[in-house]
Amino acid sequence: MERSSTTPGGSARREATRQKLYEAAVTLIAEQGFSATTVDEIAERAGVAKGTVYYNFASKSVLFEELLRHGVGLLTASLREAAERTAREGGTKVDALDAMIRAGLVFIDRYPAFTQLYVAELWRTNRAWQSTLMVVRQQAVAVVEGVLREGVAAGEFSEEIDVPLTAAALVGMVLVAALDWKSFQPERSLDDVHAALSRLLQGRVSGRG
Amino acid sequence: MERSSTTPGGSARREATRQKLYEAAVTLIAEQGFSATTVDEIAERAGVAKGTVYYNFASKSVLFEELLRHGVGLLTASLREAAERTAREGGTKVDALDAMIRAGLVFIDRYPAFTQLYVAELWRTNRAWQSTLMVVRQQAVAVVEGVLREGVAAGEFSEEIDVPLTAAALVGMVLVAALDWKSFQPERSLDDVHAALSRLLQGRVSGRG
DNA sequence: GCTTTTGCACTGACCAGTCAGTACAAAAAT
DNA sequence: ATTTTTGTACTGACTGGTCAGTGCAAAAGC
Repeated sequence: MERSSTTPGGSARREATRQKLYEAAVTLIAEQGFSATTVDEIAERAGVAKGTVYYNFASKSVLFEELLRHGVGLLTASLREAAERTAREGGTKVDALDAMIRAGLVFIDRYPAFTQLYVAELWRTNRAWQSTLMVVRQQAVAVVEGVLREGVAAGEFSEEIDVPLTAAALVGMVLVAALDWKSFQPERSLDDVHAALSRLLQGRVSGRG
Repeated sequence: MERSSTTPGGSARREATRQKLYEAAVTLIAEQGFSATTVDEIAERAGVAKGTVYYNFASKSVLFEELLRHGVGLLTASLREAAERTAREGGTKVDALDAMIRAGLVFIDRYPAFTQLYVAELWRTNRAWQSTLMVVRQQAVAVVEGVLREGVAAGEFSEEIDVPLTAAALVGMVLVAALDWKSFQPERSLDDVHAALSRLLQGRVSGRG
C-alpha cells in the first residue's frame, strides 16, 4: 500500500530514496527545465529504477511540486530566523533586512540549483504546479514584507514606501545578483557580494562612500 | 531557396510571416517553456502552416534564438537611448540610472512575455542557445555598467562600489519587481512602480521620507 | 516565372506512465 | 523451530501516445 509522501513515519529506507530523487531532480531540472528532463534521467542519476520514482511519487509533476515545497520551506525558515535573531539582539529593521539579505545569499550559495529552478518557473502561467508555487512564494515574500511593515510602524522607514513592491524589489535584487555571482563570477566571496548589496540597500551608492 | 533570416532585404511578405511567428512563439514559450511548446501550436497560433515555420527557420531552437536576439536588441537600444538622452539634458548619473529603470519598466510593460521567457532561460546551463544568451545578456548589462563606471569616474558614485555586481543587482531589482507587478498586481500604474524603485535606488527607504 | 505559402500524410525517436514480478524481512501459523 | 503468509520497496521491459522534422504537389503572391 502506498503511503502519502507527506506522511511522517515513512521508513528510513524510503525516505533515503526520496532524498536521492530530490537531489537528482533538482540539478537536472535546474539545468534543462522541467519538460526537457526525463524521468529516466532522474532515476538514472539517483541510481534507482524508473518504477521506484512512481512508487514514491504519483507523477513527475508531483515529485517536482514536493521539491518546491521542501526547498522554499527551508528558505522561509532561514529568513524568519535571521529576522528574529536580529530583533532579539536589539538591531534596527535595516539590520534585519541586511541579515535577511545575508541569509538569502547563504541559501543560494548552498542550493544554487534550487534557486535557479525556482526563478525559472515562478512567473510561468498555465502550469500544473502554479498554485503551489504562488502559495510558497507568498510565504517567503511575506517575511520581508513583515519586516518592512514593522519598520514603517516604528517610524524607521518612510510611510510612503510601497511594502509589497519594495519587498519584491529587494528579493529580486538578491536573487539576480546571487545568480549572476554563481554563474558568472563564482570566485567572489559571499562577503563581497553581501557588501555590495548592503551598500545598495543603504543608499550608499551615490556619494563619496 | 532559404535565406538567412538575419539577412536584410527579405521580402516584406516573408518578414511579416516571421513577425507573426515571433509573436506566437514568445507568448506560448513564456507560458509553457520551450520544451513544452510544440511547433504545431506555434504555427496554429500564428495562423500559418507548419511547413512555413520550417521554410523560415531551420529548426525550433533557431526560431527561439532569433527571438532572443531580437528582443534583447530592443531592450538594449532602449536603455542606451535613455542614458544618452539624460546625458544630453545635463542630468546626473543617478538621473541616468533612474531613466534606465523607467525604460526597463516601459519595455517590460510592453513585452511582458518576452521578459518572462528571458528570465526563465537566462541561468540555465546545458542548453543549445546558452552562448547566444550570454552574449546578449552582456550587451544589456554593459549599458548599466557603463553608466556606473562613468559615475565613479566623475566622483558621483563611491569608488568602492562593485560595478558588475551592482549592475546585476539593479537589473534584478527592476526585473523582479516588474514581473511581480505584471503577475500579481497588474492594476498598478507604471508611475507607481517607478516611484517605488526610484526610492529604493536613492536610499530613501530608511528615514522619514 | 520566381518565391513563398499551404495542406497533409508520414516517419522515427523519444518518453510518461504501467504492470507483472522479484527480494526480503517480520509476523503468524503449525 | 520451521514453514507460510503478508507488507513494503523496488525493478525493468513494455505500451500508447506525442512531436520535431520531412516530402511534395498544388495554390497564391509579387
